[in-house]
Amino acid sequence: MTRPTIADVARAAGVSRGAVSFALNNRPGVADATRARILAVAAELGFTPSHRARALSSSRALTVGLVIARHPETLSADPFFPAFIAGIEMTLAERGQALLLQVVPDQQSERRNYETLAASGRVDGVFLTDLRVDDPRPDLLDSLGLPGVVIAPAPIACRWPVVAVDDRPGVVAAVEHLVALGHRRIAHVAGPREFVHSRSRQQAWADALASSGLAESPCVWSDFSPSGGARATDELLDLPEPPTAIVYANDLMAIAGTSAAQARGLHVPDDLSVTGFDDTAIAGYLRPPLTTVRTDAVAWGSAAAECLLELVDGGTCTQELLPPPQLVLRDSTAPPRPTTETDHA
Amino acid sequence: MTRPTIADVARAAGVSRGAVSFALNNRPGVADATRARILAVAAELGFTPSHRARALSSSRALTVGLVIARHPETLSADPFFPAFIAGIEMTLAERGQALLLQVVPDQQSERRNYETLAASGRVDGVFLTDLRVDDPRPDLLDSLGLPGVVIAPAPIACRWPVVAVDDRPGVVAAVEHLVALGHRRIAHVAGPREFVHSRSRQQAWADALASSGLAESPCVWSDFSPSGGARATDELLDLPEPPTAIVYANDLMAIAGTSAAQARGLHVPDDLSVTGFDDTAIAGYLRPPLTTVRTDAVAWGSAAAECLLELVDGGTCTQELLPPPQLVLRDSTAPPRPTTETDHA
DNA sequence: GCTCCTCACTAAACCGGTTTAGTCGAGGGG
DNA sequence: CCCCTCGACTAAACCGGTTTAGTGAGGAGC
Repeated sequence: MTRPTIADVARAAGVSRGAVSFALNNRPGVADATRARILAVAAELGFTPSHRARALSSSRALTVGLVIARHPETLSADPFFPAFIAGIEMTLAERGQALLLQVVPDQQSERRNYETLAASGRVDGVFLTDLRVDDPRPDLLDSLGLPGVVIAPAPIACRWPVVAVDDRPGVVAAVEHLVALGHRRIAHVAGPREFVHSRSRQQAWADALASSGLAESPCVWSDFSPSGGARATDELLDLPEPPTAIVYANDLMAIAGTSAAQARGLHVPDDLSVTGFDDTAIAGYLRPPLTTVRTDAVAWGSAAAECLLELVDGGTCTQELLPPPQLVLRDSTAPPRPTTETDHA
Repeated sequence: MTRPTIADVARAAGVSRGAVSFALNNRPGVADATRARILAVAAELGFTPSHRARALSSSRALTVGLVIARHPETLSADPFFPAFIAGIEMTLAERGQALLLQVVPDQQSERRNYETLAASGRVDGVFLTDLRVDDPRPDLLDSLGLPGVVIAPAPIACRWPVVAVDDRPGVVAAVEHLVALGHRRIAHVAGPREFVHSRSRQQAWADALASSGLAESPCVWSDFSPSGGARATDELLDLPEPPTAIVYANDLMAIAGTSAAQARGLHVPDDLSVTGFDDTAIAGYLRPPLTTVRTDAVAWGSAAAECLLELVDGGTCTQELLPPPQLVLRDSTAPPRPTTETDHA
């Protein structure tokens, strides 16, 4: 009971294999009546073209790749990738394309993954996520002749198309919200320095402070993990002049930081206001519910896939900027407690 | 600058294409000296076999599939899949196989996904996760002739190999821990009734209560989501005789439930003990740190992949039972407050 | 010296589509 | 009436591997 091939359809319809191929792919050169008959026969036989054969003969993999370089543990807690992948899928599924996923524990082995994907022709193109400062991958793809789409936190100059969500307005909104509440010392707990999106958020925080006319506040570079967030928070609260508010680069660190502050007997938000980034599913169900920045990773994935398919087809998708993330106000932010010593301007 | 094909290698080595194929695949019929020469030439030319051609000629996709039927939102918060996928990858990568991932929003469209995967020959086999009661998929795979490996919470009778982690001991340990602390009314907030793993955990909770000689305690069927967990908790705490401890079927509901209890002015763990399931990354960084059950999804994915590859190769991987999950004691559990009215035995 | 066998290797079929070159018949123009 | 064009369709090459049938050389056996 083997699957019917195009030859079976051709025989049953009384035409050649080529004619069937033309008919199925909506190409000219087949009379309408014949086309209808071929389609009917194909449907009747339950014919589905062999993906393998089509990939070989058309010299396309009909597949795109996503290589994630993360430890399983940190990957597991990250809300971005599942949503991003779901978005990618929404677009791919419509076009009969599929997503090939690879997870590598570190950046060392990453390079070989891309090389193998390219050399064996398993994919027609790839997504470049977690873009790093001086990332070698754009150049690598270039030398491999493998099309890529860069996922970045802001429009940047790059040889490859960039699909960006500018996360800066979200961070700026968080800082401005805190400033409006009366905060003067607004610290930042950032992600790893190597990631472009860590830098982007950190820069947005610094810029927002500056444009509010506030002095520089402390910033701790951390690692997006709960333990890192807790450590960074302790570090900030141990300062001689601790901040009254902390803007975290993601929810996970914000949640752990909140707990760290509470463990010291501080009340959030009265003694310390905190904001996150991501709007994780639990963010609204914590004590206190977390004020954070919501990103639409699904739409991002969908747009990125759209762009990559366009690129793979030889089109030109150069740059795309999606709507900025939104600040979600909840209860982890409040006016600072009145200080005993008043600041003298 | 097109990639070298097997013909290029054959020409450069002065042999036929067949000889190159034999040499590269370590098959007998090639003299050692010739084999060495062919390998050297292949390496020098930077030859990598075309995955497309190999897939077509060997009638194997060299790819396995994972179809996830979940809304992007609930998927995003779930710690299981990223870790599970990372585990799958660890095994697949060693064998030159790859993972094809599909995300569908609901179970309706799920069926067609499997049919298309099978008919187009994109994958050699699939993983069956989120097994449901009376799940139609094992039969579906059978009729499609597509090998599958079932991921289940306990060894079950099934036409396909089952790779199981029995989560019951973890739940039982949680209940016994609470009983040992002195709790008598230990409620359960379960996942959706349709999932086998929801039922399994619910059953384990009920069994553990029974074997501790405790009366039946209330159980609320929920949906694994934070909002569902909060609702279920409110429902339980509104009972005339509310529980002093709640065993949740996952961390997400436990976290939201904790907040819901705290919002009523209850102290966790003094007024209410809670336990989770999963040991999410943030579990240890909450107030209070969450007592939960830790599962090793990475190892699970790795074992499942091992089994599926074996099955695809025509081997027989029948049943595999991985080590049970472990209870992780933190601070969300404590002895119940002494009641005003003493229970009279 | 002959057959027989084994080993190393080649030639060619094959997987199942796509695509190009080429054939055939009908219709139009001169 | 012939030539030309054009649309519809066929035959065959092609993608790049794997695999099978077949070939020739060399050694063993008698």
